Formats: sequence, C-alpha cells, structure tokens
Amino acid sequence: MNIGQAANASGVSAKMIRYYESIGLIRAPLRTDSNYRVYREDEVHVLRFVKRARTLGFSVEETATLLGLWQDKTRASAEVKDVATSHITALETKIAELQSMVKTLKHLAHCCGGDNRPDCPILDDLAGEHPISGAH
Amino acid sequence: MNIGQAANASGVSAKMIRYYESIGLIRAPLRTDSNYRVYREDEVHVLRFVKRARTLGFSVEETATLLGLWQDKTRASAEVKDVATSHITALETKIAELQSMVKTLKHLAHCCGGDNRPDCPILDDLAGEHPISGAH
DNA sequence: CATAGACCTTCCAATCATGGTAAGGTCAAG
DNA sequence: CTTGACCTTACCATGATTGGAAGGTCTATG
Repeated sequence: MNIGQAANASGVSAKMIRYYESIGLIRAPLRTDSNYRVYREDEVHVLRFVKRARTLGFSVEETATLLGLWQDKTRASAEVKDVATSHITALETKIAELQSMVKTLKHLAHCCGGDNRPDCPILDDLAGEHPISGAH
Repeated sequence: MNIGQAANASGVSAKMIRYYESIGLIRAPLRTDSNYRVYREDEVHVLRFVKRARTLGFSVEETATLLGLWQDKTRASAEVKDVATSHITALETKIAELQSMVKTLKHLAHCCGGDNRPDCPILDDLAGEHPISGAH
C-alpha cells in the first residue's frame, strides 16, 4: 500500500502523513526499491487513530501522548482520562469565550437598524464612543 | 506619544502595532527626527477600535472592512450588520463543532474507569476498535 | 516499445496572528 | 557621561496544513 492508498484508507492526506512522519508522530515506514513509502495495515490503523484524535480536537502533541499510551499495554486508564479531561476543559473554555463574543455581537446587531442610514451601534461600540454592552 | 505609550493606551502591543502598519491595516504615523513613530489621539482611537474588533473575534481582514466602514461617513448600517451577522454565524458554527467534540469526549471519559487498569474505552474509541459513540 | 498521465519523491514557501531575539540607535535621569 | 529604558529594523518560531516546483516511477494504452 503506497502513501496515496494509505491516505484514502485513513482519511489523513498524503501531505500530512509525510508531515507526521517528519515530526516523529508516526514511524517511518519501509520503502520500495524505488523509494516509495509502503504502509501495512497496522500502520494505517495508527493513521486512523491519529485522524480520530485530531478530529476530536486533540493537538498533535496530545495525540502523540495518546498514541504512546495506546501502544503501552501496561498504562493505567487514569492517564488517558487525564489527557481527555484536561482537553475537555480547554474546549469548554474556548466555547465560553466564543459564546461571550456571540452574545455581545448579537446584542449589537439587535440594536443596529441594518438600514440605509449611517448610524450604526456596532461601529459605535467598536469605536468605544457609546459603549452599549460587553465593553471592557 | 511614542509606540510604547500608544500600546499602553490602546491595549495593542507595540509589536502588533508595527505589524498592523506593515500589512496596511493602519496608516503609518509621522516620525520624529530620530525615526520614532509618533501617535496622535485619533490614531490611538483607531488602535482601540482594532483591539475591540479583534477581541470580538473578527479577523484582521474583517477588522479592515469594519475600519473602512467606520471611516466612511456615508456607509449604510446594513453593510456593517452583514459583516457582524456573518461573523456571528461563523462563531456559532465553531461553537457547535467544539460542543460536539466535548459531547463525544465526555461520553468516553464517563465510560472510562480512570483507574489503574489498562482497559480504556477512550483509546478503544480512538483506535476504532469498539466504537462507543460519536464515531464516524 | 513508447508515451501519457497518475502516481511518487524532496524541498521550499505561504498561511494567520503573535511572540521572541539580536544588533544597533536614542533619550532622560542621575 | 553613564545607565537603563526606550526605540528602530530584520529575522526566526509557533501549529497545522496546503501549495507548488522539479524530478523520478509505475501502469495502461496505442
């Protein structure tokens, strides 16, 4: 299986497979005589693992940790749970930030006529001239 | 007012002020004989506008648009509202994605003993071996 | 067998917004 | 006059990903 097929089978682009190899996230596979990378089924399995972890928002570094734990048959599940829960916390912090932005913007947009007149509470808020809400 | 004072007064770091100038978001200010940038009050006002827009999650490009609209005394507020509402939509999309990640992770973490045993539903899910939830 | 085109290889660059650092010039207080 | 806090420009790094160029290889068809 060459890199294009591994990419199709795993959902990780060939470009990214090479990148993950270059930064040491995954191991370099064997090569053919003509220097093509050759992937075995278990290597594709690793790629799928990486893909899923990235989809769940784990950073490449966190993914590396999880991969290590996955391959360590003696690990305690507590270690994995720790990585997951701190990631959940980070995600929730980010969500709260975005929600706060949305709240402020919705308020501003609600106050804005959205018509042909140049009067605009949104710009006024950005300019800090007539702070309506959420200003700090 | 030199760049450090303008940075303090606006909340935009001196580094970023120079960057915004280099990409054309803000205009180059006058210089002293010794080549120091000098900021007037209205230029600091622009910086504060930029800071607030960035805080609300607008990209630099969107901020440039808003800045243009702010300085265009003849603009219709509808244009501004459009920028704001499409930004709100983008933020909400992002929030939904993050919430979906959190939901999956919480389910996995809930199923995980978090003890000393090597058994771990989180890793099993990542590996795609025993898809529990949210797998796709 | 030759050739086209779909692969593969490496290397380099760009993205976005920000921080850092180094080497040098300037200014104000002591 | 020196010290230290500022300023200047010019690079480099981040994180994850995409893009391209220049060249080698494989496969199917004429």
